[in-house]
Amino acid sequence: MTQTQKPVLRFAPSPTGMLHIGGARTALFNWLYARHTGGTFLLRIEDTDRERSTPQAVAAILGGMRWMGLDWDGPEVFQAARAARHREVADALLAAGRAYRCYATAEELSAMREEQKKAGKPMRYDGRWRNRDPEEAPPGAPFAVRLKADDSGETIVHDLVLGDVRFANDQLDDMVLLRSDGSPTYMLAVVVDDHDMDISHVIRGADHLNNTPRQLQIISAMGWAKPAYGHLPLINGPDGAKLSKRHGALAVEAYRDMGYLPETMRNYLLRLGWSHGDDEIIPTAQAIEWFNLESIGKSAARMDYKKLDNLNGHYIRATPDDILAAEAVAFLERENPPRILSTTARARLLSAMPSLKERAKTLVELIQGADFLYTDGVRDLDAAAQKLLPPEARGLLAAALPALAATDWSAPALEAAARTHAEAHGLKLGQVAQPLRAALTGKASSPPLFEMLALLGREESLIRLRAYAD
RNA sequence: GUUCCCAUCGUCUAGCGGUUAGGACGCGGCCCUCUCAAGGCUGAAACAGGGGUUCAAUUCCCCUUGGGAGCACCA
Repeated sequence: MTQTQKPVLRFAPSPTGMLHIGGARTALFNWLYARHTGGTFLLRIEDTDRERSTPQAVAAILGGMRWMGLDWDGPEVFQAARAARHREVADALLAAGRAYRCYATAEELSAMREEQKKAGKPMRYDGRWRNRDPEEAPPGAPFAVRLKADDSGETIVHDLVLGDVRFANDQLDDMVLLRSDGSPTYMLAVVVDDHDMDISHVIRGADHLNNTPRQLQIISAMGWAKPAYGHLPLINGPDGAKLSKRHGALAVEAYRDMGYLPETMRNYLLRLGWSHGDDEIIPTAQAIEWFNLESIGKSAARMDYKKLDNLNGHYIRATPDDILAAEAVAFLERENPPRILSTTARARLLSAMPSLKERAKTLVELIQGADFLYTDGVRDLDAAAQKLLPPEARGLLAAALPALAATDWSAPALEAAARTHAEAHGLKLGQVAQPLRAALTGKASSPPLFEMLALLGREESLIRLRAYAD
């Protein structure tokens, strides 16, 4: 086949659900390899299952890809639109004697499987129409087209990540190419499309490994060139079991809503199954430079949210303040009902960002910890803050107020005043600072207190502090 | 059941015959400190089991065990 010098990769999800973490990683690896080699990355929507494919799912997949920052080259290909070409190939196979018509009915086939199962035999098509004279066909009856697969020898998959995997041909049955309604099956469609799209590398989930020898047989029946295959180990949930809705089989956009950054997701997913020595923090630009197929691991991995959090914290800290502030604002505006921030609130958020981002693992956490900056007035105390403001503490707070009020209300001056006041009364700074923090922010922990006092300004700060001083 | 894949700390992993088995997350301790983080130092923590091959196996081979995936006129 016309083997272009540059690799051509593809991501081929079926639009029957969201783009989840496993699909996202498959897409990422394909994308990275294409970008690393200067090749092409195509997107093909495998919607041959008309019953289960939905436009919503297509939109969700495209949206997920965009959010992940995985851009594809050229327009996306819809597989169902190519059905005529798939049928053409099936007809060619039929004409060449490499496929045949099978008149077995669905009931007949399920009865066959029942029997095989009962007899403890492997369940596969028994080839009942393989060598039968077409003359015997019930006239006008619907038929499926099956591949006349090799029934001896073996098919070897030279897998890029797993190495050579051998399958004995006598255990591969004659799969359906065209359903009795004339529609092509996935098995036929992938092969034809990969060929027509000039795909050089098929990098997909390991759940497809067992399909590969069958696809290889179609390819050889057509006399086409084989693409290189690489099967990625699957991702399991935190408990080692299959990914489920509960833990990880979430749409990638759910990760956005949980406050993770796309860069975090790319780095995390990359490290799930691929490594470069001891390196952990691998920004995308570096990943493109380093990515290779040889370093893909063979074993399945599990999701680890703790590590995801840690990585996200890293990338949050590495993100410029103005971008982060804009993200935070966008997040708040996406709330229901949307929270629209005043100019003052935005300015505060931006000024406090260096301190805020230092202590947030997710955007959600960042926003929650900053509410005292974008809402005004006396605070409601959370449980921990209440503990910091028993009557004695309120007395201390009241006693400290005049000293603070007398300063020029800058962070250094406020801190100096608080220290002097504490020393004069034989108190530690913390004993004075904690009640102040609780009254000012409503929380027991916050960015540096004196910075926050300065940021909120004298008037707003005193309103909050006086409310808990007596 | 059957076919195929996988197997190093709890988790993600480095290792590609000879290492005090390394790193990261998480966990414990210490330092820093107005809180929480961040940061620094530090501790505990792994080669699933059994046979081979070899002067030497975490590393190569086989078996067992344990996980996982496929076995549709789904993709």
